[in-house]
Amino acid sequence: MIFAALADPTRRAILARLTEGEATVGELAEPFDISLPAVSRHLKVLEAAGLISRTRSAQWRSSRLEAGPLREATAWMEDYRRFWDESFDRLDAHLKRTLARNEENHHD
Amino acid sequence: MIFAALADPTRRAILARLTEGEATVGELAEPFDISLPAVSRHLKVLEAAGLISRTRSAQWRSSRLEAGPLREATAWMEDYRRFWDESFDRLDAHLKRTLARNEENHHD
DNA sequence: AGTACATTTAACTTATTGGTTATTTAACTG
DNA sequence: CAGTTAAATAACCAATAAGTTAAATGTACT
Repeated sequence: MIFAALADPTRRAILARLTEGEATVGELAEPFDISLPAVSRHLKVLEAAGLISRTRSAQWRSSRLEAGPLREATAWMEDYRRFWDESFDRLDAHLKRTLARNEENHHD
Repeated sequence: MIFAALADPTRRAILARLTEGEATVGELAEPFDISLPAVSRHLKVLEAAGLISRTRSAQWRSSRLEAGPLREATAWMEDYRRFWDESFDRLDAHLKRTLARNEENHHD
């Protein structure tokens, strides 16, 4: 559920905005060129994923970032860390070989 | 793109399987109750996201885990770490309060 | 050359997603 | 209480995703 919530760029932008503090739906919608209901539904998705919580006060609903699911997501990715180090090593080796070959060829 | 690729549970299971080493499409498909073409397309999505690379040899295509994009994804999430600590603190405080209240009520 | 095998591509179906506008809900305000 | 404001919901539409079966591709085997 969390990855699906993060898959949309508008939702990621909303999360980024919320790092600066709570905001109302209207405020969150402002930078985007989409309708308010569209934003409202993005917020619903984020809330369902546990990435935001909302409080109502008068006619404003304030959204607040809840990063817990991100912690879980990184925990899941941790299992792959050893592989990305390895991938990097392989990439690194590859780049070095390529570079060396270039040096040989047109040794200017 | 990476988050969308990770959003599907079948694809995450495929990645998990690949931590045990390279595998052919048939081998990857085996644990799932879906058709081979379906698996083939999941692999295409993973490849497009840079999460696997593939080598052809005879009639088998072997898939290998490429964890680089996961590194980038965690890097992106790093920006939110301060918030999840904070969320945790808040959750923790909440749990402690709740626990204390329970202790009071039915102090068994 | 002909067949078998592993995989991909094509064509199609169904469900989900992300957007729209119009309507409804809820709370404040004069 | 009527009107305004903020947001959510409803009803709808187009695009995408995930699955299917059937056909095509590419390589190996005899």
